[in-house]
Amino acid sequence: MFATMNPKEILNSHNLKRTSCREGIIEVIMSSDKALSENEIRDRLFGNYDRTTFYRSFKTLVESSIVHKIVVDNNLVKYALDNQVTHKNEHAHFYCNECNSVVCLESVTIEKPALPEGFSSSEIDFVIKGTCKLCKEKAE
Amino acid sequence: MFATMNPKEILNSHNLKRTSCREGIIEVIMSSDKALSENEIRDRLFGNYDRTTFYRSFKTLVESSIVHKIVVDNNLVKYALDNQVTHKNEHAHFYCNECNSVVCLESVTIEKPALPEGFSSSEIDFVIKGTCKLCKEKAE
DNA sequence: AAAATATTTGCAACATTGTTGCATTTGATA
DNA sequence: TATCAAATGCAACAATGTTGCAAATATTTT
Repeated sequence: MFATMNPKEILNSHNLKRTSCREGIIEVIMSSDKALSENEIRDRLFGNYDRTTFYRSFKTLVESSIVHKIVVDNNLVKYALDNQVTHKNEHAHFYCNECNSVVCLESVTIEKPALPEGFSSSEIDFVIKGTCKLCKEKAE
Repeated sequence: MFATMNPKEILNSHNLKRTSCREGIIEVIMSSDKALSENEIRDRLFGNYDRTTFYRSFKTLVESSIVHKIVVDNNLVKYALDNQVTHKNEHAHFYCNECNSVVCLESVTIEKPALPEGFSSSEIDFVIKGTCKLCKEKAE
């Protein structure tokens, strides 16, 4: 879906105004193979935006399912594009304790587990923490 | 392991000083069938403790694996007893969107997924969000 | 192309949470 | 009971979450 679209088109297709902040955020996230934190995105962005604007932009983009939020810890949140072409509906995320990077593990799909009687699920958050390939190689 | 121990014994067995704050926190968590937030624990506690003390107490208890921290969202953290009798090493957690409660799903064990070549995992965070049994029944 | 409108932005302000240093108090131990 | 190491409370500050509102901007209508 998003694979061939640019930020403008993505915003249009969700009936969102094409503001430079939103376009910039999408652009930066698209160009990264890793999930990025709010600060990482700000640093890579051209314009300078108010914290509030950022806050609300993310809220909007998450609500529209353009990006998804990955909560690694209560004080570490990263964002990745919700690319419905490459991303399975439910996929796992990997957090590297060494380099603090987060990647979507497209290959690790999540099967809805059997819940106790009477429970129903709408969303699954799956974060695997450990050491990534690069950091392991460095350690050798 | 903890099932038959009281807070004092738990602290002793971990070589931690038995302070009233720590004992209280463990007591409150033990007496609840749900995971509790810092505020929920404070409200159920007798003594009045400084926020800093609370903060450091939780840190200590988590580091000693007496309680475990469940990060539902970046602004919703709950704590549960790390009862090694009933808790499998890796189990899933359930967050109810309606009543905001969190329970450990002992029955839902997590199988270590096959990671991409070169990755290794040390911890898995698995939070299932949805509607719990009670809230579903209420809705009918 | 300009005006009307609806939305977004930036600012100020404040709440909540995370965190540290340090003096005082407390728990464990000799 | 005295000693010592550790925990607590306080002050202070950083980071993040959140709202209201006036000014700026994007989109729609004329």
